Amino acid sequence: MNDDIKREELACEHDGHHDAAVAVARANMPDEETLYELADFFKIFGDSTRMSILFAIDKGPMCVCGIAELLGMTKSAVSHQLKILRQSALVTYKKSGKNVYYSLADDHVRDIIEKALDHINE
Amino acid sequence: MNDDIKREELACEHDGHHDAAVAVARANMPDEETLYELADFFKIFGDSTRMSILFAIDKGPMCVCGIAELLGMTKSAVSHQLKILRQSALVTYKKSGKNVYYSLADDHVRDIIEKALDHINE
DNA sequence: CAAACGGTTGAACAAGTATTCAACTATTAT
DNA sequence: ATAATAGTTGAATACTTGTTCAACCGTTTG
Repeated sequence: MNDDIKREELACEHDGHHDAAVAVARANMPDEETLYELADFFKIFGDSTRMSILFAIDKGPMCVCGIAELLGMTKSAVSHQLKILRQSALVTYKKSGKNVYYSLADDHVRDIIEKALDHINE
Repeated sequence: MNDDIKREELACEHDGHHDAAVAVARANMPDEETLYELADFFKIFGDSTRMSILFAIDKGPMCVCGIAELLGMTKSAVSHQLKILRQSALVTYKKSGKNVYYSLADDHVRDIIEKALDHINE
């Protein structure tokens, strides 16, 4: 039966009486939705363009073309990434005439990047 | 000239006297290498499988087949992701007989995930 | 109003990546 | 030694995703 093959693939010999480790780990697992939300959240930071944008607006609001100039990218490319940052509520924006000024949504973003910097610098 | 086209794409009208914002932002930008390191670091967390693995070994060491059973995945798939986690120094491992037990490398990982959870739960 | 600029958007393309599959190593048990 | 199990690995495939390109909207200026 196909199911047998699958079990063989998935499990190991000591399946069932897998010491307490698996049970403990299972009890500690967040629900699947939380797992996906976490991964999706980190995914946002996992791109150097978006990371650059976050630093660009760290010290104050910047318009799209300002960011584009700073990063040496097209407005289109920047706008696409800003859309993702907007949808994740990591940035806010304010229209002013022809320009749209983007800012960091809150200090949470700074905290997380800070922690990551700590890790990178040992 | 091609350069003209590129400038037009990249810059905006008030190029050059772009108020102080761009200058300030530029001074605040980390070097490119740091930017890539940061993005690469977050990229590791940006996958639900790897995130699951990190939670699986959060409460104690687990062998590959234990993780595979817990997550309902093949050992191969888990092993591939563990390799990435190993290369990023987020996990450590210890061989014992036929098994290889993986653990979180340090509390730094827990800190960062904790912060992310805070953000997700508003 | 028309032209120009800042910005956004969808489709297409290119590049990256996670899972599967099959083959392989190493350790343990028969 | 042989068989079986835990784990790793490389190649292939399928999926995701970032950038480009072209067209578009809204605001401002001539």
